[in-house]
Amino acid sequence: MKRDGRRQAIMDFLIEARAVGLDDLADRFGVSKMTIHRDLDDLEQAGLLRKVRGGATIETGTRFESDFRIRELQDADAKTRMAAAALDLVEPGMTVMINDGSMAAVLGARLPEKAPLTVITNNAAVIDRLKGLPRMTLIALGGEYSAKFNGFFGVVTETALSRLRADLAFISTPAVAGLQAFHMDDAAVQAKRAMIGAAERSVLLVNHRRFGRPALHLLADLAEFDAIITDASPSVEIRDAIAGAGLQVTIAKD
Amino acid sequence: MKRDGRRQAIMDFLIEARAVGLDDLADRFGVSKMTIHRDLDDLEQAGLLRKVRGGATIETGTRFESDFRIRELQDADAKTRMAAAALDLVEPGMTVMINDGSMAAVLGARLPEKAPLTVITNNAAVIDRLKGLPRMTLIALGGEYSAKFNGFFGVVTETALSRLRADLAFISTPAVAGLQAFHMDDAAVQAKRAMIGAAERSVLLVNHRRFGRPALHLLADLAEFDAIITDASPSVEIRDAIAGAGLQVTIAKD
DNA sequence: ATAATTCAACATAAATTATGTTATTTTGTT
DNA sequence: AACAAAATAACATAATTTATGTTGAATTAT
Repeated sequence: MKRDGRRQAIMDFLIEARAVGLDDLADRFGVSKMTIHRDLDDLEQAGLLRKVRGGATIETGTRFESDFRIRELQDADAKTRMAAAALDLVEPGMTVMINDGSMAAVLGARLPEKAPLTVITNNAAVIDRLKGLPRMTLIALGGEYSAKFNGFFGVVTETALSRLRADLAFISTPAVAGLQAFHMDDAAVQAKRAMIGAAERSVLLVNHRRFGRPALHLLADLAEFDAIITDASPSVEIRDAIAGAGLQVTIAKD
Repeated sequence: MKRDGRRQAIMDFLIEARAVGLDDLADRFGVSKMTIHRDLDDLEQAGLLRKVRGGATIETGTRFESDFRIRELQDADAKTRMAAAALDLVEPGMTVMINDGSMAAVLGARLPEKAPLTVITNNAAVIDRLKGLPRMTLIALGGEYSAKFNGFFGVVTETALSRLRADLAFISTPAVAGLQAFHMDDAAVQAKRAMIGAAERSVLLVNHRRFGRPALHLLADLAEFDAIITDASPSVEIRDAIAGAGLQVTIAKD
């Protein structure tokens, strides 16, 4: 196992256990304590954990999600599958909006397959990935940079969106409860809402584990979306509730 | 001499000579032809030159400047000095605007030295460099990405600027003729003008070789700027003309 | 047709990065 | 204050990556 794999594994473990001892990690991976020290230093530097005497912790705090760099590491496979399903809705020549988040970044990275395309986004990862590519028109939304979400937000973003139109908006959400989508950050909600308003059709992307979890701010009713994409079937009750409301959920398979 | 130095030297030579032979380069740098092949392949990939049988060429075309990646390589030393001079005008706590261009990118990279700072920019290189840095508030302007200028332009950019204010705007220009600054691209002119309008004070950055060269679009009268920074003294007539108009030019020295 | 050039594939060298070891400093506990 | 555990710094070595060179086959221009 190489360095990055080990660091990923440290994070995976930490996300579950919330705290871990340094000796324990050195043992588990069969490397010296010094190497673990360096791993933890770098991960702390990246804002992924907090070093404490003898080990490291990750504070989940009141929010059930923290930094975007942690989320990047989670459920990569689910994201890949959902991105593929989302991509099926994109046709060459369209104008598509992509919001913030690592799910959206995975999708953004594959958009060139459907070129020519106009892409409107406040997602820094997507901007980086798409800029300069042939046959792709990239419109960045601007706004104040948020390191937490690796995107741009605020009045600048919303004003820009008020003047733009798209065929399709891909909106990701970390929480769905009942027949509504939620988000923990108000600025992100504003941007997402503005995107929904500026797009002909909107598609919601949500990990199946995020069903049944509310968050602070209401993002939108599920009925506002023209399609909902997830990676696996949510629990029966939730499925029934959604089906009862006449909404269609696409489950992305391999 | 290492790889990057050699490639830089190839570009330097090519910018002068417009064409060069492969054997010639292999000789000059004392490396194999295969290495030169690889250099030229990569430089061509980056859009910096065109490979032809037996060597490479660079077409200057009708415009006196081509792609931003070429400009990046030119006059690095002058840019460093001008950036240092510009930095003297920045105080912690300010809100500063930085426009597109490689000169501005060099300045942008050094802005963290004056943190805390709010930076407003449409320059992709500056955005990349500054995002996520502590004590730096980064406001990206958004707009349509231009690979040619490595920045964001258009109505989105200008609308954003119409709602923002800054203490100081750094504007770079590739051409000054008489007592006016020019630019070859209209979209860039619009963005720069909007920045000047949104800033308390504006500073013009111009390479001394760019005096006496007009370009298609008028950017602004020199009198609109509160300071003009260049890297070396322009010719006597030009200096006299500027001094005669009561304008102050700062020459950035080592 | 042939001579030069390009390209692909592999081998080697150089540089970079990751890891381990040891010694020293810092921190927490008593 | 004294001690033990942990963290850090400095250096050495190992592993990996990147750059370069060599060879030979494929391509191109004349």
